[in-house]
Amino acid sequence: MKNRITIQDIANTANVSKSTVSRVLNDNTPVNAEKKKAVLDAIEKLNYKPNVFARGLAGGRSMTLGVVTQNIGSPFYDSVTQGIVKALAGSNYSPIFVDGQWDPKIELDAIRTLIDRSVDGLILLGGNLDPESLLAECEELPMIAIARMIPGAEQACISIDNTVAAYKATKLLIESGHKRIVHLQGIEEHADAIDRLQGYKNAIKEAGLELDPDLIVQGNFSSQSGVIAVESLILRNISFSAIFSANDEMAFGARLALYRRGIRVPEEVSLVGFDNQPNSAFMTPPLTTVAQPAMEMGMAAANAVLDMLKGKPFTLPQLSTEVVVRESVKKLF
Amino acid sequence: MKNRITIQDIANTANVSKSTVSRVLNDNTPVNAEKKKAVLDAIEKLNYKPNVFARGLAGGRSMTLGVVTQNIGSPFYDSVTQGIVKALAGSNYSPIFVDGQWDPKIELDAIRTLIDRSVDGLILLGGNLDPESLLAECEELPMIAIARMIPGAEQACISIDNTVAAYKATKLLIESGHKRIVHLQGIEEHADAIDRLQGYKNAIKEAGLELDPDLIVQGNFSSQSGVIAVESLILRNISFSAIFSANDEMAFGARLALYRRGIRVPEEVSLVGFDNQPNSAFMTPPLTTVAQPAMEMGMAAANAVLDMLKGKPFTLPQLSTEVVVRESVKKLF
DNA sequence: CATTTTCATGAAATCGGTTTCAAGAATTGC
DNA sequence: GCAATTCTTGAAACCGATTTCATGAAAATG
Repeated sequence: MKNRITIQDIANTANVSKSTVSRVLNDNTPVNAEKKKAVLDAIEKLNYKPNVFARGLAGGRSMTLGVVTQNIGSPFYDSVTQGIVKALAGSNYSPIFVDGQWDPKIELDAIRTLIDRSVDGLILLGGNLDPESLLAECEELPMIAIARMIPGAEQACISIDNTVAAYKATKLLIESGHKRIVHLQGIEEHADAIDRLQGYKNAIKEAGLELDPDLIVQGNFSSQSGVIAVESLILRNISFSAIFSANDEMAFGARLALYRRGIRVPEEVSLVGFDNQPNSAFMTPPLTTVAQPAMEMGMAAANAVLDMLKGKPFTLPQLSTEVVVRESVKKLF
Repeated sequence: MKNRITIQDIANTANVSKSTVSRVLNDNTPVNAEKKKAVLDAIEKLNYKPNVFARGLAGGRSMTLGVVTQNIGSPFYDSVTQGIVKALAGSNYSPIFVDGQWDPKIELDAIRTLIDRSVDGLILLGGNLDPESLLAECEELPMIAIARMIPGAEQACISIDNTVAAYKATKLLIESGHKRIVHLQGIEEHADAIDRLQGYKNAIKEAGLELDPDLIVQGNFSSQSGVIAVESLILRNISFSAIFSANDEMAFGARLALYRRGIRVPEEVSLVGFDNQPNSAFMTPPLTTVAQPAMEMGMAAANAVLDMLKGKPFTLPQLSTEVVVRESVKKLF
């Protein structure tokens, strides 16, 4: 705040010019070894920290990464966020978060706020702003999207294959002998929800089972919608022996609805979720679910942006899902 | 980034000087109404956005608030964070997050990172850096601490009274006829954990019940520690009819341990948590717990800092806790 | 050894705002 | 009606870095 050490102070104590100090700082031009040492010593001694604003103004770099989240507070997105923070901790970059609330208008505002703040890179976490507007805003800004596919920028998207993940989960139930498997669908327009539904359908069809539309019930990813879905199933007298929920939250809701009706899990109804959020291991019974490497996704995204910033080619790791088997599925034979 | 509109462009199209534009922008000096309009029109027309760095450099303000979190990923802290983001959304300030990981060393680093970035204000979320170092770092920076009491800066701390909240929770169990009530303690050195333990003790003593040290078992706020705690209780053959857990997470763990042993909740053991995290309403049975107004706390803190920044006196609302009664407690008579 | 090329370094311009200062215009007071 | 005061406004200094450019020294070349 007040009387901060500036680059000039360093220059004075090291007996060199500001320019030289700047060169040492950025390590982009050769500097005589002795002077370099003198500068580094002075920096150490005076505990100098470059002024972020002066740097940003002069250099055009802000040392800040913008992160657009959707609805902070959902376990999956929180884990991704944690991964981003973790990966950035070692670097000189700090993340700055803005929430898009799953609303394209707000998301657009959020992105603009970040660009106005001259972020050096962007990480998008979900969201559903249309690709044209999105890419128009970002232009040549280094950008990575997590858990979202952007046509026209596929190479910058890091996400799991929801279709095969859902297929695997459904198949687990089928292989356990279940024939009437309910799917609790996520938000209808949501890409992840669509893909997971598709995976479910693929597995059902492949097994030669009947694809009964009654067994697909619409939810919205919230626990409450899971309760309602199961209630409606019971009220409509639809029989089923297993439920594959598009996320863990809804599975929790389903489990509660079953509990209220005195239907035991997994003895009478088996349950599989999606996300492997921390609490699912402590559901009663512990929930079988498909694990997304959320934190890894966040770290990978952050590292990729960091690489882009350094001009290095970036690689997005191949992230795979895994169904983690716990105790909520019963083998029927 | 490229060819951005500057204050000079506005000055030119409005036929005034840079200074006048700046005055209109900051609204701190009277400006002729016509010119003011001309400037505002030009801003509108050219879609001008002030450069954050130039502003920060010249004015010393960064329009950024630093938030030090501990362990992003815990539901309580996530909600607080959400409140902060929400409250800041309308203002011109953006939050920037750094994680302290409940480690005083890392926390100190985190605060320094933020100060180096010239944040205009600070919000501390938990943490356990010693007050002297903390206050020394922050100096006259507007600061609010959430869920943490800082001796020497009490008026800037926003938190609930954990002791009375825990007292109320324990009392609920006592009034339901429970006599042997276990307390699952949080991290030993953690202020919240200490206060909650105290509240438990107060209620037990007040009711004239025996304060059996065997009934107080050490946990660390994680679900897993809840499992272990209950296991150890059972292994040691300690009898009890109720558990008051210092947070919901541990309550989940406890519930699972009970389930594994075939002990029914609430028929055989009643359970009360603390935090009212979103999932607790979907535990089986839904968990009775004490609600902290987490999001409100975040919003209040952000608004207070905003007020301090404006030079206005700030007020921290009186936040109260409430035990939300669900289905995990059985009346014994 | 003279000449060209390379290299390290400091001076100065620059980034885009805010704020001080001084000057001219407008208002007030006697 | 003239001096004194207040208002509005533009010019210029400043914030603290980066980067271009020029210069003199050192190294390479023939």
